Amino acid sequence: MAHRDDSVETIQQEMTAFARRARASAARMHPELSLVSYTLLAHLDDQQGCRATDLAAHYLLDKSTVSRQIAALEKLGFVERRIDPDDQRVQVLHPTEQGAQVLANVTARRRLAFRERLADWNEDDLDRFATYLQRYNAAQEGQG
Amino acid sequence: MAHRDDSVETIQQEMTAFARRARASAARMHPELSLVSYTLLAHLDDQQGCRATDLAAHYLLDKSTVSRQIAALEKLGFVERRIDPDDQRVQVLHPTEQGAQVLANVTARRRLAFRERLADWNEDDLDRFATYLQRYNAAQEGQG
DNA sequence: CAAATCACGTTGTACTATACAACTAGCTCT
DNA sequence: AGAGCTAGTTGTATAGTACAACGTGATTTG
Repeated sequence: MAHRDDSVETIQQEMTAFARRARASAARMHPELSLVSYTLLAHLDDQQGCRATDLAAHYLLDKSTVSRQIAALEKLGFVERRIDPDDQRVQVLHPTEQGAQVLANVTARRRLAFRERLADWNEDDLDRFATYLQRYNAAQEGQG
Repeated sequence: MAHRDDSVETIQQEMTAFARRARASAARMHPELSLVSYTLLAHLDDQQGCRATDLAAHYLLDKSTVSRQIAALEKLGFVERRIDPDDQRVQVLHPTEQGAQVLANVTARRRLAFRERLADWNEDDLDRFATYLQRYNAAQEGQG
């Protein structure tokens, strides 16, 4: 059991260290799109549009937070709202042309950065690491 | 190369997803000590005391940020300052009794949470995951 | 040695992300 | 038609952060 606990301890420490740095480093890398804006916009792109409520549920954010984030993205011209004709309350959110463009740029740069960081990993290790992360995060869904 | 890129993409997505959630979930789990306060206090404990400047350098934070974090921790009675007799400018920071106690509590609860989340992983997987995270983070040191 | 420079930390100011509560407006169901 | 639910906004407050300006003590240098 000792070894097991050591591994858990390390995982805890490393995940914590990573989380601590992520936001600031994302901000430095992509001043034009914060980590949160990025993930929201990416989700819209990925889902082909969705509601603010869906974003809030998916990212465990308050609806007011999402409302303001979306307002900011709209002001930047990266997101547009389409009122659902069947329910006037609902705004279906979509990336604009420009939003999709910026998203693609940031995504490309992020991918490049990750690729560089992982350049000296062999394929098996990459594959396993990816699988572990998915497994770890999947277990978190729904409760942090 | 296709498979390789898929893995990199997944790693990027999963790390991003994790980072997005970490702060909020830490705050929910440990309202008495934020993720940042926790890591600063843990570093002091681990290093047997250090300077504000060292914390700033290590965590890539502005010195003003560290100054305020430490002021808050001091106000809570979790940290004390000891002026370096050889250099009056320098304050060597240490956890107090109470700070060490709170730190130990939070650490124990964090450890427990991680242990539960990873309960159904076998030892080899845990070990490899821990190693991968260390390797990944080590490559980041010094530049986000 | 005196002046310039550097290092450490604090304070003023501003901004972002966030939550919670109160609210408006639209939908649903009895 | 009225009660209650849902979607989203706005007011208010807080935490974390950066940058710039500053004070003070240490170091270097002309």
